[in-house]
Amino acid sequence: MNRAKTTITIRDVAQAAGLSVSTVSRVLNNKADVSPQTSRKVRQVIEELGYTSSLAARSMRSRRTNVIGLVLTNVGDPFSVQVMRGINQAIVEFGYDLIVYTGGGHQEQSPAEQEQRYVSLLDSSITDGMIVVTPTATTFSTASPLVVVDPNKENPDYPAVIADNRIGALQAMEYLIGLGHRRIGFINGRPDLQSANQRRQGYQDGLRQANLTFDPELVQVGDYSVGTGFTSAQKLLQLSNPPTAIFAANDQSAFGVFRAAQEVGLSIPDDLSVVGFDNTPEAAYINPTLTTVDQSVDKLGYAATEMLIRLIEGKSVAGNLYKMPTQLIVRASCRAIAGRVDRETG
Amino acid sequence: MNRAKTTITIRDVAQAAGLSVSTVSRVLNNKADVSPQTSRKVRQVIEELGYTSSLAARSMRSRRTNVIGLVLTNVGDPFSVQVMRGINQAIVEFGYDLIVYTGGGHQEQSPAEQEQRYVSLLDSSITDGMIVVTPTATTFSTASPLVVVDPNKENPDYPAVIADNRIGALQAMEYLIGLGHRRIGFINGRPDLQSANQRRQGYQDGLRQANLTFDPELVQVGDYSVGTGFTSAQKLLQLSNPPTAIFAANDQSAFGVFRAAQEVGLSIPDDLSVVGFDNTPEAAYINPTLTTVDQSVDKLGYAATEMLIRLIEGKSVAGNLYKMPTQLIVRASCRAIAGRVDRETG
DNA sequence: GTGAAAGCGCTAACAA
DNA sequence: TTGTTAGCGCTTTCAC
Repeated sequence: MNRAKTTITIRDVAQAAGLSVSTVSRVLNNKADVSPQTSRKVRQVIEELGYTSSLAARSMRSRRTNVIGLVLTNVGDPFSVQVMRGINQAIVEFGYDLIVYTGGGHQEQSPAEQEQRYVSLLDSSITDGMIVVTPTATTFSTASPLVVVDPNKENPDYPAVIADNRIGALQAMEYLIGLGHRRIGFINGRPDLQSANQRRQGYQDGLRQANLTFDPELVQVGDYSVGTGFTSAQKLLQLSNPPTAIFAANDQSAFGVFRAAQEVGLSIPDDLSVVGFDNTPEAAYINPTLTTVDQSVDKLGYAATEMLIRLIEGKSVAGNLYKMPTQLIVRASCRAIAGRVDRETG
Repeated sequence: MNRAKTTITIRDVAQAAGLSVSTVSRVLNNKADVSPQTSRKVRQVIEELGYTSSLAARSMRSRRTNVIGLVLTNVGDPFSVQVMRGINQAIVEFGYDLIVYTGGGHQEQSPAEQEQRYVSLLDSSITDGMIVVTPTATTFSTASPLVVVDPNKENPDYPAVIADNRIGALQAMEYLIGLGHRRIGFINGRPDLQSANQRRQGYQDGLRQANLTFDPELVQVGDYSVGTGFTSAQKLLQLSNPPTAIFAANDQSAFGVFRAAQEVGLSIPDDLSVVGFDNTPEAAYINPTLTTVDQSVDKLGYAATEMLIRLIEGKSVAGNLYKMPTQLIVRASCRAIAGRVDRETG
């Protein structure tokens, strides 16, 4: 494995082995009709020369590259990173390679345009199929399979993987209501994503189920970021009749709530209960630890990869939508409301 | 932006515009000698057809792709992710695109082999240059520029970006010793990396500077992971004369120490002081918050990208090694040793 | 200012 | 079993 001054090609290998280029190619692709000696000879030369086939040339010629593409607009987001980890695990198991295209190449483009550009760029150029996470774009130009993680509400036509968000949100609401909370604030996620709408639906269903009236002033529209979580919480806490609990549509927003509470000297969970969604690693670290809805984000990535590979290999997928079950993870960010007895705590 | 059934090529554009393929190519590459009308016409057709040039074909023909490759063996590692964020920021600013090659495509290969495979795969196929983070491999076969973040001790010949680890470790040691600690355990990082060795050097220098004797039983060899941090801490805490403080070579190891302490009912910082290294986002979240040495991990990525781009563009780089200054971030995981008054040596 | 033609490294017919 | 040939989509001489 020495440093080559110049790229060595399949031709160099063929020459060194005294064979034709096509024979070397056959060995490379494990074709059946190559004699063992030839094969051995070729492999040896490849080893000696430190040859690796050019992805560009390979993918230009044949449709299969054994590479899966991942388009990620926001690397800063723990959700995306966690999805990526799940995907990574899957590609290891299935013997694929992964190329991640991370956003931001061209500032003048909108996120949607960037996504579309990346998809076009990777599509059939280099990858056998791709996964797009929480897309802003609603359509993509691609000939190869594409799977979406947490789809936009406008693109239900692509095969997708999503958590059972409504149920998850309902679990969170039942928990808070069970603790005696009646005024529960809600910080919505990116309204263009299905997940956000489903969580909001779960919030409303939770209220209805407990015969609580829906108060629009308790709902703030965020975008799944710490920043909007912070400002939304500020607004909620400044209400003349502020909520005793806040259900944030994801952990990032919940962290924003933590910050807002700290700023006005409110203690969590004593003065304010908080529930998040996602169960990102940070949720278990933060102080107090965050009660949140687990949606197995890495499994989301894993499932998307599995689905995509089936598609690539021409197999059928059971339904166009994979729904991941959710589970409430109770930690330390909530408390039964003061002056209330519900199941008698402490 | 509709879904194309089949990939549209430069030929389709040429045909639709009633021009030759080469003219379209010229427009694509902003060549000078194209008439404004022609250029406008071509761009319009491109827009209409939703054409994107094939990365594969483009990179096969010309050396420049405007894409930077990143090889990341361990996506699970917050350090790597943070480096990636810094790189991402840089590529946005400099107008490049980023492709991340994340490890694990082939289980039968060692990490080093995988790294080498990825480098060869991306090199000159697709990218103009690449960045490798905490490599296990010591040499790479590539014709295009390559920059290493946190180099292996065996490959100082590649341009690299690294923190001033010895100084950073020294800062941590001075702090602990200032708090009165005399028996300070050390959990080493991956011994094949320069960073780990430099931190260990700082540990020893810190002891020497305070006239403390170096006790080999206080040093455990880890690999920068939570797991070895945990087992190393267990060993240290089981010593007949256990340390009152542990300096872990990175935050991940420190988190392992937290877990080990919790398991034996030791309270941090009351019973045991802990210092980490890296200042990953989790360090600010964990309870108690972790005192750690900041090495601006994202800036490490940013600096590596800057360096690489200079190399790609044929400019010179000032020295082959960029050293990032470090800074101790004091949080809540350390305490002055009980019954002791600071500055007293006894 | 534009087109024709060659060729980047590779795979896949088709021959031999 | 192996070699020959064409061509993937693109850029780049070299003509015109």
